[in-house]
Amino acid sequence: MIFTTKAEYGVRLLVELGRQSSESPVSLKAIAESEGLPLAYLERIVALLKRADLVESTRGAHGGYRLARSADTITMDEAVVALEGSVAPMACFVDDSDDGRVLCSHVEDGETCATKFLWLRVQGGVNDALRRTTLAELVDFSSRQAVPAGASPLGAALPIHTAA
Amino acid sequence: MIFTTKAEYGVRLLVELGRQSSESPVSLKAIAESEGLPLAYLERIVALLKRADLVESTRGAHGGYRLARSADTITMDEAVVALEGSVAPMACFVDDSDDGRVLCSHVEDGETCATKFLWLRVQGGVNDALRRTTLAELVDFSSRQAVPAGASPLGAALPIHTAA
DNA sequence: AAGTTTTCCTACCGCATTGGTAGGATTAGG
DNA sequence: CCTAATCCTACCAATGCGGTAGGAAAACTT
Repeated sequence: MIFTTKAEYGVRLLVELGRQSSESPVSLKAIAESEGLPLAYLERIVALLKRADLVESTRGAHGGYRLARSADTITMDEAVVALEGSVAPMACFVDDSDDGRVLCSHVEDGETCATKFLWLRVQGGVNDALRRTTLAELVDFSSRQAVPAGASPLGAALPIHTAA
Repeated sequence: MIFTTKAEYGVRLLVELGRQSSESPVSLKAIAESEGLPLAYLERIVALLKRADLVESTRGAHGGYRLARSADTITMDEAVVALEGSVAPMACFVDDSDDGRVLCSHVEDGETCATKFLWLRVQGGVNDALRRTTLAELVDFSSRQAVPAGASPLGAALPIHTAA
């Protein structure tokens, strides 16, 4: 159960675009160099973000990318779905209702097996965490890191472990 | 972001062992046939569960597997770790502190980048969901499914999608 | 009219992992 | 002994992932 680096790069890309959210677009080359990421790969990743309307592009010289909306209206839920496909803890969770055929043995006439019960719960946890995190929050966090005045911003961000 | 079917089979195996939690062990062959799962593959999976001390085995004829502890002391957190390795949303989260070298660019002198901030949050959500689900609960749920009296036990488990 | 900078698109490659099989050891019961 | 079971290892095909290569097409610059 792991996130791909595709998702990592994608989020870093979004954060970087969010930081320099002036009107002028930012070229991938600039981001690739400043972050030390492979440009060609980033191109393919940003294509996913564009397809999901999270990012706009301007072609040609002095072109580049910028956020399609303001950072506080972009949830990480959207970002991860755009980058990795649907956040489904099992392959059969992906919607194949057009087919009508149930590919897995989890569902039998509307019933739910114990495994699916668990997976749904996990999926809920993931989606919840992703949906309540906006890009604006990440951009903000990223900026605060440069100035280490705010002692431990992780404390507020992770009240999950402490609860249990 | 997906669970492997290895994890699915493993959990189904545990549930099945939990249901027939008499003293007599259950053979994999019996489970494989009743669940329609490939026996040879199950053998490899149950080995993971045994290595994690979730399951005990008796060899020879009339042998088989049984839970090493009572089902209400086994959390899905343990099960998934045993089956899939550590639940880490990024490859670099796995503990390689013995090496000393930081394999990813997320950590720089104790600082945390925005990406890791997000991943930690997600990981918290997953771990939380897994840790608060015991095998006993799944076994119980699985038994209740046979008798569809309890209308929708999922309602409590999935208040997430409806919110948005 | 070049030439340059960018986005865009597609194909390819090596590698790791996954789901699954095969074949055989070892242990215990009948 | 034979059989039923756990164990163990090697192997296989398929998939996906991270990454590269080689261009087009679009827009700005000179």
